[in-house]
Amino acid sequence: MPELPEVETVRRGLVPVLEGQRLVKVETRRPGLRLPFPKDFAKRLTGRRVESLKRRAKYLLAELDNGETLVIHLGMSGRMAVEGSGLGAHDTSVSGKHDHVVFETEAGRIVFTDHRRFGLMTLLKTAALAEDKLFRDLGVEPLSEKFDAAFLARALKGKKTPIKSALLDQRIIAGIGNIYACEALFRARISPKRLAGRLKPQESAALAEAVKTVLKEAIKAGGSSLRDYRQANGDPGGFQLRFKVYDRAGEPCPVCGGAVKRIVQAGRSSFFCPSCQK
DNA sequence: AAAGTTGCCTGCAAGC
DNA sequence: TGCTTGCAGGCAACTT
Repeated sequence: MPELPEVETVRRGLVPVLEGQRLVKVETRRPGLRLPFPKDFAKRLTGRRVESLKRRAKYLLAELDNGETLVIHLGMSGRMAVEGSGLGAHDTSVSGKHDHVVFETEAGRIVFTDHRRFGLMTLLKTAALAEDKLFRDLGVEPLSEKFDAAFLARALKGKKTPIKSALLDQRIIAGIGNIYACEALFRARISPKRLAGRLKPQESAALAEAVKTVLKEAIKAGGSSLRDYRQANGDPGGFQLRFKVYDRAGEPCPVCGGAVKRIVQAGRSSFFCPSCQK
């Protein structure tokens, strides 16, 4: 699913069709996604101008001209695709059966598709966004200046949870998901099983660096090629960025050639190289 | 059959 | 002891 780099890539692709544009038509084709849409959802959006399209963690935020913000989360399989941009070529769900919301501006049409329907769309008062339960507990943006070695060391101090789980904890760092947690740990040569509070200063520094690097690389590549992921223009994401360990159980570690191992932590797969990552 | 997410619920353990 | 907190694990939402 879209983690931070994928959501950021989608955001950039949507800017030309949304930012500064008026929503001339909004259509919902079912009562909601994971949660029901708010009351009069489509009606409240119609006619509004999108002042800006931002991102916080894995959420897209379309700030409207009436003091409200349209909040979109892609869940596991959500896509926001600009129509007529070559989507068909790569589309695996041609039927349109899972096209749940359609946005139309003068600049184009955007279709929200989500076959697993784990996504979320809602409208919130812009001024109260930070206090809303969706956002109030979110941690630091990993690509911001606030996130560095010192921050990470402080945040992990005393934590007895495995470092892999700590990376997935959105209250600490917001936007990392299962894939980039695995990849960052590999780059920092740290085992996912290590207890978060036991990292040495130089290790948490290396990890902070690895998180930034892997996220930036993934954004540069236009997101990763996940099964259901598509950029706003329908492209399947950067082939440039090959995962080093994620989903590669049994394959050779790109550094030492040993077998990549898969374990389950907190119900999620972790992939790592037992000889490189200590 | 497993999946990229989030949140809720349970049960257990530690701390005060 | 009992209350609170934190954490781990399981599950649910749904489709391919």
